[in-house]
Order: sequence, then C-alpha cells, then structure tokens
Amino acid sequence: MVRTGRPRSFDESEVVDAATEVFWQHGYGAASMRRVGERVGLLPGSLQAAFGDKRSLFLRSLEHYAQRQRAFGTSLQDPGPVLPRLRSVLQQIAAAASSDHPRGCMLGNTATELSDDPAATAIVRDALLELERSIAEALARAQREGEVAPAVEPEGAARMFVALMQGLHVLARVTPEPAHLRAAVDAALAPFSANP
Amino acid sequence: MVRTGRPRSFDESEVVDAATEVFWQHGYGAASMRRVGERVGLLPGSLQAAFGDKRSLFLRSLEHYAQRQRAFGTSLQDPGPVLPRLRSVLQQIAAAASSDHPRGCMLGNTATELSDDPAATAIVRDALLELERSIAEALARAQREGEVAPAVEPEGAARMFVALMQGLHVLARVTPEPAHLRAAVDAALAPFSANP
DNA sequence: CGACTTCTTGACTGGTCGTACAAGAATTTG
DNA sequence: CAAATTCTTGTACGACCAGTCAAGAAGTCG
Repeated sequence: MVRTGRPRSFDESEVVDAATEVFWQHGYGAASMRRVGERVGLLPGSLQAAFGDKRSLFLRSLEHYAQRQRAFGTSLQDPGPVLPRLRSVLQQIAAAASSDHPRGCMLGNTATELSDDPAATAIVRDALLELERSIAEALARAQREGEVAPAVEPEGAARMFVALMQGLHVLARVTPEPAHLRAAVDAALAPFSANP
Repeated sequence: MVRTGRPRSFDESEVVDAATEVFWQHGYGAASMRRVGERVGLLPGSLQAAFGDKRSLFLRSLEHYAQRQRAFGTSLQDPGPVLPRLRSVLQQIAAAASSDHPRGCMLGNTATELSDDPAATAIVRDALLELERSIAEALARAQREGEVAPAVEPEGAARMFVALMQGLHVLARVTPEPAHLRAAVDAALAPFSANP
C-alpha cells in the first residue's frame, strides 16, 4: 500500500527534536503547542494532525530524550577504568551550575511535574532503571578488576549514583558556583577507589 | 495607630498554610489562585487584596516551607549520634515512594520549575545552604567524637547528602518500591561509619 | 449615632491555551 | 486529465487564568 496525497513539508524527527528542546527547557505545562510550532514554522493545525494532542507529542519527545540518555549507559560498558567516567559525567552535571539557564534532566523534570501521569512516569522509571543497571554492571566489573573497593555493593551504589545525579541536576539550578557541587562529587566518589 | 475598619474574616497564617499545601502539591504554574481560595473559602478579590499577586503569595508560602525545614537542621545539633538521624531522614524520603501522591520537596520542586525567578531561587539556595551547614557541623562534631570515620571531609560530604536528598525526592516520584531507595541510602551511609 | 475605614463580594477584562474544523493546496493513482 | 487522498492554512470555540474594580457589608472612632 503506497501512501498517496500531499507529502509532509517538514521532517518529522526535526519537529520531535525541537519539541524535546522546548519541553525540556520549559516543562510540559509552561510549553505551548504554539511555541513548539513557531520554533519549526508550523501552525497549530499541522502539529495536531501530525502528532495528535499535546500529551502525545510530549510523550514522544520524552521517549526521544530517554533514548539519547541510553548512550551513556552503554558507554560505561566499554573496557577500561569506570570511576573516571563516572566522575566525568557527575562533574558535567555540576558544571551546568555555571550555565545561564540550566534546564536539568528532562527525566527528573518530568518526574517532578508529571508524577500523576502513568505513561510519563513509566518512561522515566524505565530509563532510570536501565541507567542504574548499567552503572551496577560497570561497578561490578571494575570491582573484579580491582579498580573498585571490595566492600562496595554495586547495586546499592548504582542506585545511590542515580539519585545523586538527579540531585545534582536540581542543585545546579540554584547554585552559582560549580566548584561547590564538584566537592559533593568528590565526596561521593572518595570511598569507592580501591587504592587508599 | 490602631487599625480601624472591618476586620479580616480569616486567619492569615491559615491561608498561607493552605497555599503552601496547594503550591507544594501542584507546583506554581498548575496551581491557581482560585484553587487556593476555594480551599480556604475565599474569593479571588480577597486573596489579591490580602496577599498581592500570585507570585507574592507563592514566595511567602515558599518562605514558610523553608522555615519549617530549618527545624531538621537545628535538630542535628542536638548531642548524640548523628548518623542514625541522617539515616532516618533519608529513609523517610525514600519511604515517600510508597505514598499515593508523593509531592517531593517544595524547595527542589521550585528549583526545577522556577529556576528563572531570582527571588524564588534565592530562597531555595539559602535554605539548602543552611541545611548543608547544619549537616557539615554535625558531621564534624561526630567525627571528633569518633562516630564518623576520620577520612571523611565534612563539608563535601554535607553537600553530597543535600544532593542525595533532592535526588531521592525525585526518584520517590517514579519508584514504586521504597526498599529500592533504601538500598541507595544504605550505600551512601556505609562509608561513613568509623567502626567497620 | 454617624462618619470613616477596611474588608468581602461577584462580575468583568484581556489574554493564553488546547483543540476542532472548513477550505484551499499539493501530490499520486487510474 | 480527473478523481482521490493527504497535508497546510487560518480561524474559531470554549475553557481557564491572573488581576481589576465598583458596590455593599462590617466593623471602629469621635
């Protein structure tokens, strides 16, 4: 069955990209369909026809964001030391404190704003659980290779790191000085190294 | 100068209490003045006359919330072991995961939603900094008394705990099982005890 | 009691929002 | 070329919102 009729004048994935930016920056409630439309040169009607209602477009943007986040989790599985990579990502989050308009993590933002929406929370939960698993596996491997102290319990530690990441995103919004948060990162990582 | 005229028919602090509940639960954008008014039996006009615009009422509610939070910080200064008290508050946050409608921490919620509002972020920043100082002082004292391991750096550790608290609030919104988060709490606290 | 002040009421304004819809434009199929 | 199909356009609708305001209600002071 070949699709007939007038073809789309826009690239669907570009619109999802733009919508993700808008929802990420402003949140679900404060972002309007008109704003998303203006950003890509589309009128309300076209958006509705192509993506359905606002919530549908948001959920699609959230999935898109979650998909991008998976890249970090899989990169942790690459061979080599794990703690420096963990430190790097935490410090990147802390560094957002010096940004003019830190926008946090869209997963955490959504958890905060839309905790009553089952579909949204499911996407967030799945993405964070997957990240947690990736970190736990990487920590377990690093432990076997002698990088991480034997006393560490990888699963609990991974959950702690996920919570810490979300907390740093929140604090980066109100902390003017990134060094402040880097101290928290150092304190969290200090007990993990096998070499005292 | 005695105030004349018709007296207020409502208790101002009761309205602030109610407004705090509404803003805490729904956030700034999703809460309406009418909703706050209905909760205490006031019409829009009365609210405006008594508290000014919506943002003023919100900032007052946020200050009210921050003031209540200070109680925990000062309670940490009481003599006696510190780590059990720290564990207790973290586990209480984790326990919110089993609540029907976890509403997180109003400070973190505000940081996420209103990071562009200077007055709001200032209140959040001050409250979290004060909490951080309280934790750092308590940790330093516990360290002198042999409860906390000597290798711990109290200031960095305090910042880490504040971040962890905010992160747990976020995760509690999407995590159905509190035990999941309690494992993160245990992992965070494990390296702090002086007795291995 | 009466003048004065403050508060409450309830309607109203201007604006934004999500969404629906009808008419025209563009493309494919027969 | 003509019919069918799909997309774009622009407008319109109903709902909700923050904030305003005038008129009446309820007190206090002289």
